[in-house]
Amino acid sequence: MIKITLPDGSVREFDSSVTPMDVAKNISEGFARNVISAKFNGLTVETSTPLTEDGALVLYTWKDDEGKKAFWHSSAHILAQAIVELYPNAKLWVGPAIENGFYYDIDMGDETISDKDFTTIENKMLEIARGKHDFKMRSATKEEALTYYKGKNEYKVELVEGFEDGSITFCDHSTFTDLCRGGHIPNTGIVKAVKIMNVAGAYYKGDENNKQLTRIYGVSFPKQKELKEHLELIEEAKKRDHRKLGKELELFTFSQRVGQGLPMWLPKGAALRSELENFLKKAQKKAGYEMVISPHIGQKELYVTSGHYAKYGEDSFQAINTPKEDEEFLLKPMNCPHHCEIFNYKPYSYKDLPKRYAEFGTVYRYEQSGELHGLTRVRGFTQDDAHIFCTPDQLDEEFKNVIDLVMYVFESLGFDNFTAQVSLRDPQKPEKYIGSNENWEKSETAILNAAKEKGLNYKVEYGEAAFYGPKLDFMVKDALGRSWQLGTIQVDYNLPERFDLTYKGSDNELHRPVMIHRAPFGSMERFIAILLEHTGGNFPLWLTTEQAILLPVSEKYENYGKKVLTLLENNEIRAQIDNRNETVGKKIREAEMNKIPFMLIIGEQEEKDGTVSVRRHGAGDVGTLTMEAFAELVKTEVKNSLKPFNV
RNA sequence: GCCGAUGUAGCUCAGCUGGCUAGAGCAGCUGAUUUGUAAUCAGCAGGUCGUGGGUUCGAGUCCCUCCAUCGGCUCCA
Repeated sequence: MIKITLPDGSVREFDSSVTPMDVAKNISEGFARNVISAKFNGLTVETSTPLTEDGALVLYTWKDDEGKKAFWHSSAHILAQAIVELYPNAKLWVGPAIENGFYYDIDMGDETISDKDFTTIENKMLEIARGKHDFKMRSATKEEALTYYKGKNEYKVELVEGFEDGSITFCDHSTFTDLCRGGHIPNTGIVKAVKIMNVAGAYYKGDENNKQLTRIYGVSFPKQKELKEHLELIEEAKKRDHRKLGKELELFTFSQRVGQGLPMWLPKGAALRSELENFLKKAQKKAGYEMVISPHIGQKELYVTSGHYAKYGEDSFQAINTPKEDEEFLLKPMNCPHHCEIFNYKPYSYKDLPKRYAEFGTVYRYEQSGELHGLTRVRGFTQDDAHIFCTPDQLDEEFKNVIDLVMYVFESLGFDNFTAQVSLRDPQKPEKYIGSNENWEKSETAILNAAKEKGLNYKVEYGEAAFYGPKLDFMVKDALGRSWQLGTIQVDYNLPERFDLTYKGSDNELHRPVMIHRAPFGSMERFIAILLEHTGGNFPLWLTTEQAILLPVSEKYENYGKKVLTLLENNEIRAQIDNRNETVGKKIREAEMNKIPFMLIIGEQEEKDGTVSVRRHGAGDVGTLTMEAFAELVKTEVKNSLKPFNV
């Protein structure tokens, strides 16, 4: 007899070699029908794996993340079988479950797969699924595995060679066999709906020097209806795409003539951007920052000194021509070296520190063409940059203050769904980084301590640090669930050394300051892009550039409109008037599509009473108010939605 | 940069397997209408079909080059 402990704490006794599915059936037949995967003592097992000892068992259904993982991992097997049957020369690499589905990386040999082939693949997969083939795990020796793949699939051979003998397992279903760790649904029949989403190239082992394999992305569901809903959700998300909204709301544009990845801000977008800048400037002033301005180019030597040239010289806009042949300039790819030189303009004492230099600095980077993406990845962008130069014992305090500022920015704009990521060195690749181990350790400790003390819920990622120091990054997802880095805070002991930055200490000796790089938005471009996707273009009232629009019923009320407009302007409410010779219905429709929060209809009655008829975006008619009462309403709402930054 | 796809008026799209002067709605312009909570009516104008080349009697449609865009990979100071 063995004792199986369930998640609710209850313990049930079974004969030895009971399977998770037996336990599920013991709980209830109905529940068992939904169980698709299991974990025993923390390890993923098949629902058919005999349990031979006491332990804790968790059973998963489609509703659990673990259940979905098993479902999609199993679907990847079905995809692989379909591919091998349709393309006998295809060589499989690996096929994991991902956040929304699964993929399989395959060397297709001379064949290519394009979206025209998707239906054929889907039908093949469904045919396999309908066969209700059981997924069966089996152990194999290293030699057996090698014999199986040798001469047939060099990728799997390499994979097997990396494994320890005794730990190798295969999974069989139908006529198909794949090397696999396990974690499947009971049989293929549970998969009722599949969709191949797209194909892409993916470098073998993620290294661009290797051959590019074909990656086929798919998603599958236990019900056709769920697939339909999933696809509808994606369609909905596409409506919030910042590129679409940016065009519709006339915020920004690109031009082939100007060049790839070089956004141009239209009047409405520029107004929005400067509102955001003012918001941050206000908070930064309170936090003791001083604004500086630096030029858009710098001599090559500047970046050689900083170390950026060696690392990113090739990815910069280089060789700005001058009449002199031996002069070489770079278009500024970052602001730090300039700010170091600003710090260097006069000797400082420890009493002057910290110095906090802030700049909305526009920088240019030659990003790979395939990497460009709307406003989130561009070649010219403006960082809300600042560099804090402080003494080593001020570092912790300063770092924590920056976290407060970033949190204030995120809160004010409604980004409550961010991920904090501590980005550290890749211990395997020390050649990627500059500076002494000692300084790196100091920096990494400082960041981890600050993050802990501030109670941030963070995860640690190795290999994500900048080449000069570790970072605390704030990641936010776009409409389609892709993660983007917005805010970033970085500790740097290296640039102060390279630029020989010093201050006079209380001991009358020269000391090296520590530098914090930080950008709460990250860049204006990316921040506004993600903000657009999160709000769907409905910006917070305090931020939106047109808070209200006056819609006179006819031209007769133009004068009254001007009177209302003046009152609103005096109350610092941003409003416009639509005096066109159009019907009210049409003016309302356009104002709604432009996502203007308040529409104020004025006609005979309003003029007589000194009122405005208020319509709220998305909510319809909300009644009539005196113009003063309306101004008060807006002011109160702005005040409530934007709290001041308290240092 | 690499893999795959796309590119028709300012915008959203139609144009079947190559065949008359390339269509529609919205936006624009002109005129009428002076309007009460998501599109007033009529008329007009607007495109060397992303670029350059090729195949063909004939190319928006087929092939190649380049450019741009989209989905991934790699990269992201």
